[in-house]
Amino acid sequence: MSEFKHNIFEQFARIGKALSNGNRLQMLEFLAQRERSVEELARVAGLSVANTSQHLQQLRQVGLVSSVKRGLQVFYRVSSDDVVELMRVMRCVAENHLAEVGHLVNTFLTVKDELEPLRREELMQRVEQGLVTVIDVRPAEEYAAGHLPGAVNIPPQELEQRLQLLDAGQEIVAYCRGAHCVYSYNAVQQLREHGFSASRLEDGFPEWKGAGYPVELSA
Amino acid sequence: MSEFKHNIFEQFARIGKALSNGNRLQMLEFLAQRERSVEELARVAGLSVANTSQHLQQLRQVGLVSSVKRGLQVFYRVSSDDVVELMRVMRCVAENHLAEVGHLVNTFLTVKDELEPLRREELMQRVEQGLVTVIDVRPAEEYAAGHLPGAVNIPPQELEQRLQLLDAGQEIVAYCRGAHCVYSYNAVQQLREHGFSASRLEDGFPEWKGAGYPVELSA
DNA sequence: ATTATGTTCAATTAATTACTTGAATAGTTA
DNA sequence: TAACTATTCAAGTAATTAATTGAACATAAT
Repeated sequence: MSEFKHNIFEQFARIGKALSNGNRLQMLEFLAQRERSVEELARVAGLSVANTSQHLQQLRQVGLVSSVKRGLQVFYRVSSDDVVELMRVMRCVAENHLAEVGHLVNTFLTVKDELEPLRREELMQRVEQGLVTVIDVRPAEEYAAGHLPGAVNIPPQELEQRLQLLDAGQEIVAYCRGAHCVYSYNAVQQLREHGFSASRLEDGFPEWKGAGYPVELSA
Repeated sequence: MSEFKHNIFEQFARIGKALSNGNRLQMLEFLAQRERSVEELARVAGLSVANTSQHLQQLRQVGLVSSVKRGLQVFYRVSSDDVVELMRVMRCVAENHLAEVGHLVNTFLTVKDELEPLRREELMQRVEQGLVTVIDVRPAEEYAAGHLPGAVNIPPQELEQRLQLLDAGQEIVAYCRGAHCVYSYNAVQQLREHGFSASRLEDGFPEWKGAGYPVELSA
């Protein structure tokens, strides 16, 4: 095998290596929502700070994340939209080819009377026509860092008490961090149990943004 | 972290693990051209048969390849187009974020007077209008297993002697195994040195097929 | 200057990975 | 049946990886 060929595949493999650890993938999903300091990321990911730092350096070495130092803290973010796209395609392949993923989804993410999730393009149209109420069921700080145009932020634990404020006549679409984030599944189930017409967006905010759809920031 | 969340990222990581080795990625590229027996794959990849077999089993365990036994031999192939798409996106991310890839490309794949490669859609149109001669510079067996409609097969070592048979008045587009396959780069350079107007397709046959464009089989 | 904070580095350990070697298995041919 | 072929399995080795621990470093606050 030629020198070039050997080397180029070794380079591609570096990207694979970076994606070969569950904790790193989870970190990437958190970072795709908004930038985080090492400490914050360690907390949400449930890892030690040193371990988190080392994972982040691996991700940075292959360019999947970038970092900025502000004061005492170092903030990390995904370095571009194609990282989100890579994760999305990987998810897709995993869903199509790993029986275990289907099993996990069926066990933990069941929504009564299965309804197809809404595709991005479809949601965009309905939003423009004012036909839907879009709710963002992520934590407030993630919503603040960017969300779908006109989406209302209702973190999971607040949904119950805010049900009566929702327009019962209009269809509700929920989204969260990504295609396999439990929040939106739970929200849809809860809404349906209360008689709302609710469904999920096919994936989350990072994919929406990455696909070039408009994004809104909190003031 | 919830049980589900932990497990689902571990599953996604299995796909990353499968893609974390240069030899496996090379094997996937070979398999994306056409199915191969273990022995043949071992030969083209320059690995021992036992080692190749083990790599193939890893790929099969996560569903990236599938196998069929015919007689004494076991034939492997990529299990679906989304595997090709995953490789394509990974390549893309590597090219955008790893300086080493750019360096390798510049060192080994330089084509005099850099010309933008042709995008698939563009080539499709020109083919339909009969404006281009498309040449497939892969080995004959790969061409036989599927190629672009109307493409002529000219393996690298035959190009020199078949130059005069090409229409000097028409633009020539070369393609091979993928975006970083040396064959098409070399072919374009060689053609240009002989006064032809030549360029490369942006990537190779697997990506063309995977994107749903028409494919031709040898009789 | 001294102290406190957030991050990274360095050393260690246990687990995993790539590869080799030789044996075992399944299917084919003589 | 026996010999042959292609593939897989099993055992062993060297290298790599994830995670822990505690020290080191940089920056900010006192």
